[in-house]
Amino acid sequence: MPENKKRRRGADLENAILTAAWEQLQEKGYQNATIEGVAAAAATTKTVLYRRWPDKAHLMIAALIKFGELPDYQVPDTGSLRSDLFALFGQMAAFLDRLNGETLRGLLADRLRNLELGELLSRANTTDTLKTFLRPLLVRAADRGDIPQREWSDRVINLPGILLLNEVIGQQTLTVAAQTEMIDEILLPVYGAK
Amino acid sequence: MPENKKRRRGADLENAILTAAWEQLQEKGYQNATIEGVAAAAATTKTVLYRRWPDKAHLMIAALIKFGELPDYQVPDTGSLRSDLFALFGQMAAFLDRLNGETLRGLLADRLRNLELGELLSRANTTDTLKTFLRPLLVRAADRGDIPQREWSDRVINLPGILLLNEVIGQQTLTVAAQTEMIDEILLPVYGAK
DNA sequence: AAATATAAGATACGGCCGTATCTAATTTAA
DNA sequence: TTAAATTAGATACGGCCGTATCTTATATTT
Repeated sequence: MPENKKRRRGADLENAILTAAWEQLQEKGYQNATIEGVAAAAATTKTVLYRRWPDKAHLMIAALIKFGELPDYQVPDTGSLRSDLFALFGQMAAFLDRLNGETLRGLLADRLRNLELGELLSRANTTDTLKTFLRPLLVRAADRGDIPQREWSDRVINLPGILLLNEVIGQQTLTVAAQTEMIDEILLPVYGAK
Repeated sequence: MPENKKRRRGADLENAILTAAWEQLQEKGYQNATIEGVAAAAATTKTVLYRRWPDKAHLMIAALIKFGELPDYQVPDTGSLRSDLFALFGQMAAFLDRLNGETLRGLLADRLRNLELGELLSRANTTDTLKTFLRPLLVRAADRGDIPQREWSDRVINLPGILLLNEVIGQQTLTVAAQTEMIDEILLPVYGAK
């Protein structure tokens, strides 16, 4: 048999690494996955990984983007702002469920350490994805007369994401009761629902 | 001169360590401070520290509690809910300012990793301290007729803390403009101010 | 096809973590 | 005052991080 001296390169190699990273993430969780472990699983070495990603967070986010089935929210139009928000939260909850909780915490922790990482994360993250289509949702509600029409500040647009994230981090879970409270006691009043 | 063979023990030693920890925290910041560094600065060894605190976060929080001049909020009574909230935010901002930002992020990151650490942190932390006296503040506002009287859920009570934390983490700072937005666009509507 | 450039793979390093083990100083109990 | 129990201090370990260096396979250029 021919001794295998083939070297993978470029995209080939990168795919193998990301696949390994994704597997490690599933098997061991974020905290226990190591760069060296991923390298070994991909039958290569650290050096190669560090040439591509600066640290675990970036590597794992890359894997997450490739294999994580990031949410592709359907902007709900259910007839009322309240039920739209419920639909939205439901979708976000489903996404976060798939994310193991531990992984989410690990990523956020690393995000806090670095801070620069923030933007990168946000692509995979609910918080900012959210706002691109929360605004139309509010516009619709205003057109319908559910709430007054006005300019919504970024802070107010991001509020659902903040609440959600806070909930998932603090508690391990996102119950319907919690969603209800967030919507009825906070979001609807803020958006000016009567 | 007598060769110093004295060994510090118990509280004595512990004070020396916490003092060193506090100094290291100031000098290097949370991330760059190391357990071994603190041990060296206190002229002892890791082993001794690990007997007392399970990790850097616990050690630093202990130092913080001892030397950090944790906030002793004066419940403000300025005549209106809005100005009370401003006074409150001002106090919290002052506290957070002293905390270097970097330290806060480091601690929160570690908190996310562990999670159990949460309660411990909360003693030093604004978020929960907050709620013990936000409630009376709201009651006063209700008595005054600023807002309707009702039962306020924990979630709603913690909201200022969440907003604040989020702001400090995401941005590096807490501007007056941000405070104003949080109060006028979120908190006052949530509490039902007309 | 040969020369050159690029990037993979192997290895080693210093830094810090958290743990384990051993010794000797200091307390406390007898 | 002596014996026993604590616990400080010293050292060493394996694990992982992130970096640097070197060699060698593969692409690219000429």
